[in-house]
Amino acid sequence: MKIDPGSHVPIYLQIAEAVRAAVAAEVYRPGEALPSLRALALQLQVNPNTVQRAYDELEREGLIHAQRGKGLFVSERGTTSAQSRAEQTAHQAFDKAVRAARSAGMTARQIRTVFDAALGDNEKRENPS
Amino acid sequence: MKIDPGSHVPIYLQIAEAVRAAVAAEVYRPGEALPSLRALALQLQVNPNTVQRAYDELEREGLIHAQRGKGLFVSERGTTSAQSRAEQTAHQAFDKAVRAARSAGMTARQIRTVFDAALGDNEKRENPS
DNA sequence: CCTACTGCACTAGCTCACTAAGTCAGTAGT
DNA sequence: ACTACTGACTTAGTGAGCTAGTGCAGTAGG
Repeated sequence: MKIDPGSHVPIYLQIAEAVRAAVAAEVYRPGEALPSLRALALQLQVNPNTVQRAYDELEREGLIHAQRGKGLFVSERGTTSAQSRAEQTAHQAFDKAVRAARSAGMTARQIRTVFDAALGDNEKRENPS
Repeated sequence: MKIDPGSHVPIYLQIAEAVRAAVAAEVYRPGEALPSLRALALQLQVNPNTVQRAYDELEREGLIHAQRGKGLFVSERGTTSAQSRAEQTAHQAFDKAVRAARSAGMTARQIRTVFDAALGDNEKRENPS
């Protein structure tokens, strides 16, 4: 897990995102324990409170749950929650993008063209003639 | 022109966006004078500095140019600049959305479905069978 | 018990974005 | 010249967000 202290993105959000991705990728599975606040804080060279804030975020999302004195554990539906949440984020991002394009006076056809261009960078397949 | 002081979006950005839209819609045409700092500040009930910051933003984008003692004027290429800038913003928004979807592990087909759903709210036409 | 771990809560400080007040400088009509 | 407008600049205050320091409370093993 890597953190960029020079980024404009707050540390706790970077941590939350990294853990979320790890849960989605099943690096940590439901029921398993996550690194403790202090352990992760030591590893990342940040304050334990910063790590806790990241974990708070994930707990609010239902990905993990904390047990005082014992540790932090991935929730039963943690893996699927992480994945569906990521999809929801993507959905919101598209909503925002469409609104931006609409306010620019672009037609649906033009918007579709821009979308295709954005998607094209990674596509290369999936569209057999 | 309307400003929402309760919004989490800074006032100066709201003003900049409103003026940008007005220029793109040719409410103000190239060569025409824009409302003065103090006039617009009085109308919107904000500090002239806040309006100036908005105008600074637009000047940096090349939409308008200021003449000390005379006023602010829409640049020659102001209209097209405003439009192309809006398109560029839309493009960046789609890039970001696609990256978010990719990091969620979504396939190109799934991404396309989400995009169609986001676009669908305003479409209703333009796709004659 | 006692020790060493765990998460939790309270507080403080620090930075930075935003907004505002006031002043300086250029333009133009009278 | 004078006056009334224009934008440009300096400075200051305010508030929110982020991070860290410190101590408390629960758990478990020796």
